[in-house]
Formats: sequence, C-alpha cells, structure tokens
Amino acid sequence: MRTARERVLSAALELFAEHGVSGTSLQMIADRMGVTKAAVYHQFPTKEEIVLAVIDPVLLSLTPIAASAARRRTPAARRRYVLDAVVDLVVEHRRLSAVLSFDPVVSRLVRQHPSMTVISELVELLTGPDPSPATRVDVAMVAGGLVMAGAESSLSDLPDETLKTHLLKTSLRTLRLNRS
Amino acid sequence: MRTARERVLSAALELFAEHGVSGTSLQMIADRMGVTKAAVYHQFPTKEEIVLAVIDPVLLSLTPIAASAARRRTPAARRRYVLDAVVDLVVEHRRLSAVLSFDPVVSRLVRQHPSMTVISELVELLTGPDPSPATRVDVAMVAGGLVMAGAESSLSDLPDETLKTHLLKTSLRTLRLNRS
DNA sequence: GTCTATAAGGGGATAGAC
DNA sequence: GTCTATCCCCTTATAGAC
Repeated sequence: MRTARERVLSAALELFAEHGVSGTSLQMIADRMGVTKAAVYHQFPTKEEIVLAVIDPVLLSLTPIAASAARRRTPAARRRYVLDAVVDLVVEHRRLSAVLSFDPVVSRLVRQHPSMTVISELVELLTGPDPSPATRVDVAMVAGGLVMAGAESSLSDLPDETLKTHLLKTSLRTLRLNRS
Repeated sequence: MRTARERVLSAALELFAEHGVSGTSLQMIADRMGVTKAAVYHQFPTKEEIVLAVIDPVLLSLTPIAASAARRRTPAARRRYVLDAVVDLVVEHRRLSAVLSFDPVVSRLVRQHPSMTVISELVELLTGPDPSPATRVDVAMVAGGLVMAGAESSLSDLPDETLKTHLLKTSLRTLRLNRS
C-alpha cells in the first residue's frame, strides 16, 4: 500500500492538472482521498509544501541531464543528448508537464528553486552560444511544443513510445538537426 | 478616456496573465483600478462575465479565419492561410495567448463557448482529413509552440514583425510545408 | 460610477481527542 | 493517521446611499 504522503501527492497532482494550483483547495484534495483536511495537514505543514513536493522530483531530474550533456564532446552531441532526455522526461510525465510549465503559482516557486539555473543551462545547450533570433524562436517553439504535446488530450491515445519517437523526429526537424 | 468597462477588462487581463484566473480576486482588480469591488460589480454581474468578456473577442476572431480558409481552393493554400492568420493572432496578443490557452478556468469556459467548434475546424484544416499520428504530433507541437513562443518572456525583445517572420518559417519547416 | 456596509460561504491553518 | 471543532481571513456577491 502507498503511504499517506504519496496518496496526497497523487491526488494533488491530478487536481492541480485539472483545476490549477489556485483552483485546488485542501478540501478538494482531502475529499478525493476520502479523508478530512486535518489528515492532509498531518502530512504537509502548508499547501505550498505540497506543491513543492510535487514539482521537486522533476526539477531535480534536470540536473543530471545537464551534467551528462556537458560531458559530450561536440555541440551536436550535447544538443542531441539534451533533446533525447527532455523528450523522455516530458513523455514520462505527460499530463504533469503542462501544470509544471504554465501554472502561475508553480512558475513562481520554480523561479525561486535551486534547480532554476539548470533550465537556462539546458536552453543554452540547445541554442549554443550567442544564438540568433531565428535560433531562439526555434528553441522556444520546440520547448513549448514538447510540453504542450505531452499534455495534449487529443494525443492521449498514442502510447508513450510512439509519442516519444514522433516528438523527437519533429523536434530535430524544427531545430534543423535532421542530418547531424 | 477609456470607459470603466474597458479599464476593468484591461486590469483583469494583466492580473489573469500574472496570477491566473483563480489566483485573481475582484479585490485585486479593484485595487489595480484604484476603486472598490462594488464599482467593478457595477460593470459586470459576476467574475465569470469578466473572464468571458476578456476571451470573447479572441474566440470570435477565429470564425472569420476558418471561413476565409475554407474558400481557398487547395489544401496547401488552406493550410498556409490558417498558419498565417494564427501566427498573426498569437503575435498580436503575445502574453495573453498563454493565459487564454492554459488557464483551467478559461479552458472550461472555452469548451462551452459557441466558437469552440471553430478550433477543431482550424486544427482539421492544418492536419487534413484522417491524419497520421506523425501529423497529429506535428500540428500539436506547432500549436503549442506558437502559443508558448508568443508568451515567452525571453523573446519579448523581438519586435512583432521579426517574431512573426520567424514563427511562420519555423512552423512551415515543422509541418514539412517548406516547398509548397 | 462610485461608495460603505454587510451577508454568506470557503479558504488555509491549528488544537486536541482517539 | 485520522478525526471533530474551531479560528480568522478573504472571497464572491448584494443593498442602498451619494
């Protein structure tokens, strides 16, 4: 059986995805678990701690990606590695990714998070140094597209592996990395 | 001078973009306008009416796009027309587009909106009939990428025309419409 | 158009029993 | 780990004066 703590996070995640963080009350989380608010407060001292506990593992998983990428020898190999890893991450989390990316409450917490700098690192690994406006737009569209496509309900019929393959192919084409 | 009604919508839009709809109270809107809540209620009977008044013009502007596109003769011309128009729309609204697209409250209202079917029409104009998984992923990534890139703060230094040009070029490449 | 005042309800959060 | 009960604040919304 999952721990009470895990059940809170699971219920919270579903509700955050559906209603956003601000649109989700502790009462709603408790109701979905079939317990009272007080039981939820026994696991987490504040609502903010619940949000942090939901996003933490994803943000922490970004650090090893940047570290591994930095060890590759060529810029092309680094780009390719980051892209592969980000596609994996987005598909692994699918519904969650959109919440993490767009919820205003989450955004504010992410901005203050220790892992925040890693995100800029990953973007820079993709753009290369001193990128042109064209390249910056390309990377922004891929980043946004990956997150959106992962969350897109009309694609929920596609199995993870199929989605991964297509997302990677489309991203490579968008970034003009087809032949590298 | 702008009407009180317009000032409400302008204040609401900024706050929705920053905090989301659920994270924005009527008190915050009133404070930003320098009036009291009751003054806001004099313009709109409910908070939901404010949200609707914010999104209505954008949704209504989708209908003529689909209509004009349908009059083009070839599928390629229709795709190209939709893409041009959507890029224009996204750039025209930039920050707003992300709120409109991802806020859970807005999404629920959009789903019930008369213009809702137009969105599926536009997607179908882009995918063509009976699209493959690959094509569906392509279109989902472009749609998400356009909205995200429009809202991306790191691209806010790019002037509208520059952004438009790059978004269109990148979208065409992603959709493999380079040579059509 | 804007105000004060107020109602009714829900939000986050705490105390203490079991 | 979960409960009941409660506190205080903020929320949406309304009534009526200016």
